[in-house]
Amino acid sequence: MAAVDLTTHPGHLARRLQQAHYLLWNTMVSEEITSPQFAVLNALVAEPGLDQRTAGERVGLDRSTIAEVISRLGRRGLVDKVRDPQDGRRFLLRPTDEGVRTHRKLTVRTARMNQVFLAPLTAAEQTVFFDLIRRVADAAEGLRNPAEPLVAQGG
Amino acid sequence: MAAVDLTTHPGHLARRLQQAHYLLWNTMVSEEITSPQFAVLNALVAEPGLDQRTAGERVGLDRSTIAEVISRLGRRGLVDKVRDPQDGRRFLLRPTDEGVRTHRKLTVRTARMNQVFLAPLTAAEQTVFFDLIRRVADAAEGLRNPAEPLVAQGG
DNA sequence: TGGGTATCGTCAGTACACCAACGAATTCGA
DNA sequence: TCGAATTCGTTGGTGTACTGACGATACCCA
Repeated sequence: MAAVDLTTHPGHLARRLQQAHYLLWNTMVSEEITSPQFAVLNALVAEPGLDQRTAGERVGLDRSTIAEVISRLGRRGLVDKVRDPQDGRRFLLRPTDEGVRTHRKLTVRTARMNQVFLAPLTAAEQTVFFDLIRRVADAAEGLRNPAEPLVAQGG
Repeated sequence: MAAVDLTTHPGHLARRLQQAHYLLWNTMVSEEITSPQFAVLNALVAEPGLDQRTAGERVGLDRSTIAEVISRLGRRGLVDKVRDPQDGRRFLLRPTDEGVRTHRKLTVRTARMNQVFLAPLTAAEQTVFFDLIRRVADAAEGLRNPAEPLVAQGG
């Protein structure tokens, strides 16, 4: 009888939210390209020539995961990957023509899906929704990434 | 230049939120037991004797995933699994004594973690946060689970 | 200029999370 | 009562997502 109510647990809610989104994406956007793949493609359309690590940072994926996503995008012919002649450790990534076309097509569908997904909320609530989630996620990421210790007093 | 701003995409935010939660869970709650495992354990403490499918429904996991989670909980000796003598298709699940103890311990830590996780929000904002996410997730799950078609007119 | 350090990408291991297909058990219907 | 349809759990396949360890490359500095 000591069980807790999971509907007040942000982690559980986040998981359910993500799964619900996954299902809707699959039916309304694409069964081939996943949401993380689209995010990476989007980052490369915005900034062609990113290396893997930076691309991962842009969308919030670690080095291992971005490598797998890039590999799948490459397999589909949506992204090109070439060694950086200036720095042999890096791979430079850029979308292919096909990748740009796919990105354009999915952008339209994603916008439609987001409308359906957020339909339960008023426009004002949607703004709050984004703001609250972003603040919580940013703060939690900040706990992991000490970024600027500023004064870094105490210990 | 046709790239979109992902900070207004609920799917992307949901993923980031979940990852941020995952990291905090790992450092503040447990490196052994994951958040989904705790959710399942919690469901079994609340309702001992659930079968796998129903347990999965309680926490929002499909049959394949709940099977793996149960297998890990069983391997750790936290959950017992016996065939239902009334219905040979089912396995009845209940937490072991060790499982109950672990659940109790993690409940305390989880509460602490949630406080840290939600610290960027005021108490009022936290309420809104839960409400908005729950409404969006419920609605999206409803799209997949026609549950009660009621009148089901049109097509 | 050579060696220590840092960075990039990869690989192995673990854990969700979905779908589709399958066998076993049960239930429903003719 | 016997066969069809349903339900439960498993299996195989794909795709995130993290950690830790590793080799290759680059950088920094004595």
